[in-house]
Amino acid sequence: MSAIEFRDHDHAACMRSTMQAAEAQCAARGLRLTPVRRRALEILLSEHRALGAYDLLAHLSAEGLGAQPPVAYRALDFLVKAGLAHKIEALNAYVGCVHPGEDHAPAFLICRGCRSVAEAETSPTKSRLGDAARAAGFRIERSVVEAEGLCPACQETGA
Amino acid sequence: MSAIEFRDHDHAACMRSTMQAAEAQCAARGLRLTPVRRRALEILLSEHRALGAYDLLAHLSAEGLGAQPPVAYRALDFLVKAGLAHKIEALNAYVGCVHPGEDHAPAFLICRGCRSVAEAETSPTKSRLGDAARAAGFRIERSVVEAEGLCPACQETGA
DNA sequence: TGTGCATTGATATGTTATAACAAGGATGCT
DNA sequence: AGCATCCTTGTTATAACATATCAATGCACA
Ligand SMILES: [Zn+2]
Ligand SMILES: [Zn+2]
Ligand SMILES: [Zn+2]
Ligand SMILES: [Zn+2]
Repeated sequence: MSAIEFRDHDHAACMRSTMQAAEAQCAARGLRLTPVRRRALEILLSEHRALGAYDLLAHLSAEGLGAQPPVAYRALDFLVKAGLAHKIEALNAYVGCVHPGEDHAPAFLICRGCRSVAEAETSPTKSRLGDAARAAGFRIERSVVEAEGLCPACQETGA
Repeated sequence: MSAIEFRDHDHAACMRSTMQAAEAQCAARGLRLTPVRRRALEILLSEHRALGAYDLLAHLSAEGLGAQPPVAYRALDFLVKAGLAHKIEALNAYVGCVHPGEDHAPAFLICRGCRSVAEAETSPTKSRLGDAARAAGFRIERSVVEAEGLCPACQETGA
């Protein structure tokens, strides 16, 4: 059941169902998935990889959807706030969420070989860091959990 | 015993002992803690706060230790690789390590009010993310664990 | 139909980080 | 001491990531 991102799968179906879930989310919450935003999400989802804002912008501008940085950043802002995409802090890059809507505290496995990203779950309060926070009287609002390394495919090729 | 960074403490002594440990580390491992690097570490340690590379550069250049970005980035590179400082990915900023030498996988509590940072321990392999990695055949090389929120002091003032 | 608000277009700028190459200085060997 | 080597620093330039600002457009709802 885990880390579909690193496994062979019917990605066309994967994308279709994710986009459907995203649209459902937006409809349910009164958010407007405009053409630029929709296309940005599709681009982010087209591979399970992290994409820089300017990479996204290049795709968008090639399709006539805007050529200036704010176009990309605004779309990314919307998607991240809506929970349809995530920012990978360790890469300053962005990835489409594979299960939008489900309210989740994501954790990521990031391959340094191919930049593929798999999304897992984390539970900030139950972790060791959560214990430290409680002991220190620190109130956690957001957590970043990212692991860099090599995915199965890149372990074989790169060793 | 935990999160000295958020508590009142004799910080002068705190710094002295940390710098001593850092020097011992460098001596033991044949690393050269040159004047720029030493001063950079002192600056990072002077408060338990994350400092941007350009903030550090401003301090250094005010003291005549170099005025161009590479000066700061090279010092930071050295300190991070030597385990004497850590990068806070969520802030693109850097913080001095409070227990240099001890080989550790750090996790951070980051106050969004005052940018204070407390260092805790994490155990990548034993976490839920570690389970996900094993299940996916992913080999973790480095982990980023950061929690943003409010420290005790900022909870009182800011609410 | 008009008012307000979210979205987009466009220009400019701010912030973070690295490439590339020349010069200086420590270390170790003969 | 002379020399080679390697690490470190100086300097210029540029790349990569991100936001401020203001004008224009379009949709939503009274
Ligand atoms: Zn897929
Ligand atoms: Zn997600
Ligand atoms: Zn201290
Ligand atoms: Zn604080």
